Amino acid sequence: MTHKETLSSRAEPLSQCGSCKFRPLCFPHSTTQALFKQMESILAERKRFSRGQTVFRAGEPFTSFYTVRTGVLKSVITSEDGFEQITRFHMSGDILGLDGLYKDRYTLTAIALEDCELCVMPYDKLMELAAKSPSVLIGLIKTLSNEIMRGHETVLLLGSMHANERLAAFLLDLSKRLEERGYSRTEFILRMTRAEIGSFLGLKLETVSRVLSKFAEMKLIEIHQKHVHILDPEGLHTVIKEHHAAKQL
Amino acid sequence: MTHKETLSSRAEPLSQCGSCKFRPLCFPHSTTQALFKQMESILAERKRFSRGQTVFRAGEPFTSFYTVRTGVLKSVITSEDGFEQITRFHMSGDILGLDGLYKDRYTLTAIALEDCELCVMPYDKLMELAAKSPSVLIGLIKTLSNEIMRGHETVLLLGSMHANERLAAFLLDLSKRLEERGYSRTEFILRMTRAEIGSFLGLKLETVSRVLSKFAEMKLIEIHQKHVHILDPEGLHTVIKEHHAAKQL
DNA sequence: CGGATTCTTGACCGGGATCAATACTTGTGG
DNA sequence: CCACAAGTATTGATCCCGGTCAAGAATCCG
Repeated sequence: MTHKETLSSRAEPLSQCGSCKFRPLCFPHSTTQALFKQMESILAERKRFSRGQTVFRAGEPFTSFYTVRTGVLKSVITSEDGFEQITRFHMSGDILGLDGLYKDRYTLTAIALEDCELCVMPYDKLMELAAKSPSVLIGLIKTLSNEIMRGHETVLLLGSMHANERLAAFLLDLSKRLEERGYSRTEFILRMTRAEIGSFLGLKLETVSRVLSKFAEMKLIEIHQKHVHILDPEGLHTVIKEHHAAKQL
Repeated sequence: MTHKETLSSRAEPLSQCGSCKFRPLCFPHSTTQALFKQMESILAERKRFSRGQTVFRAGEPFTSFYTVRTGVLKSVITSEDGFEQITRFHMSGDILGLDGLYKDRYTLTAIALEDCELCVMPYDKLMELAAKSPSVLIGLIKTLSNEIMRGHETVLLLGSMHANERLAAFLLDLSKRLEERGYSRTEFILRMTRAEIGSFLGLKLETVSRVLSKFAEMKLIEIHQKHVHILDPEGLHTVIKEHHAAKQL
């Protein structure tokens, strides 16, 4: 019995990144077969988190990156005085914990919004591998650089857009990311509450609700609770551009 | 004459990072002597930029990082529809161009706010060196991770703070960074206009001006044009905390 | 099924944007 | 070196978007 369990838990780590449909998202810059094999070997284990569970907490020692296999999560930043804000929603293929490198401690808290499965990528193992094949490091560097870019986009959103523009951008971004992952880009379920959307967009939950209702009136979307149907993506794009254009003058 | 020029331009590259007082800011994670020597050798040249000049433009091929020796610069993001926002002000020791790695193109535009001197750090040379000493890559990775963290702070600022809190945070951040660089933390010159501060903070220039005047009335600061004198740093901290605390309820 | 959470909608208010007029600075050419 | 133009800053008056407070409806979940 014990023997069997040991075997199966050993078998697990040698997992199937090769058949993982999120592989190109996990390692977009690791192109060679040999490298895949190596990466596979360091993905020690998978972990399941149920709704509301914390993957890691800000301040905890940084040990691993996590890549999302299934489910949606949020990253939360907490200011000195205890105020919380969501900085990002994560879905399959996203890598969590990139912020932990600098201080060897996580600076964000990652929480599952629904039942999730994550791959654990221990940092020390990754560095061992990196010592042998520098392309692993290059891949990591590109991933970090990408994260910096995404941050800039968020800054632009929060710094220059009004409530309806923010929500239009949010819906379109969500739509795009779902499509990239093989889901419908027009119909989907929101995994987060209005309050969480508001936290991410720098708005109050009432405003989120109101704007979504307005979009529904305008026939841009249909929305019932968490079920979203995007009727007019072009219209949503227009919402963003119109007002920005007005600002140019 | 030509000979002499060649000599001097060759001598220049072997520059004095060793005596550069911003060394610990440039390479905070490169601790060994040997490594400094190597880093020194790849800092090919210095470039001067006068006020308003562009260091690199979004979309241009990424070739080099730039580290600031003297002067202040801004990084600007441009949305698809041409709207511009400042994402960061840079001063001595800061590294520019970190966003360029992912797509091998700069995604921001860097512009000098006053006459500046920058060190050019060619990416290919850095990678050659990195192949030999992995600690260079580690240093780069930590720098990237740090940039991600700073981005999160900006997101928190834009997503959760009101005008007066933003300006208090802005002044305190500036004060801190100047002190780290050996300047006075209470008296300094703003190198950017009100409009630029507003762009960075997601506010209009009139609001920036009004809040600064209010701070002066409250005896938190003295301000005449671009000359700032911080009278009550604690008071500025209180401005931030008070309102955040109110939000908690 | 019942309590808790989440969502919607309304009424009101206030912070920051907008529009506008004036003052101050900086730089440039006569 | 002064004068004028262009850029920058201050301040006031007004408006509107989004926050706040509140009540009720829908949904989730044990």
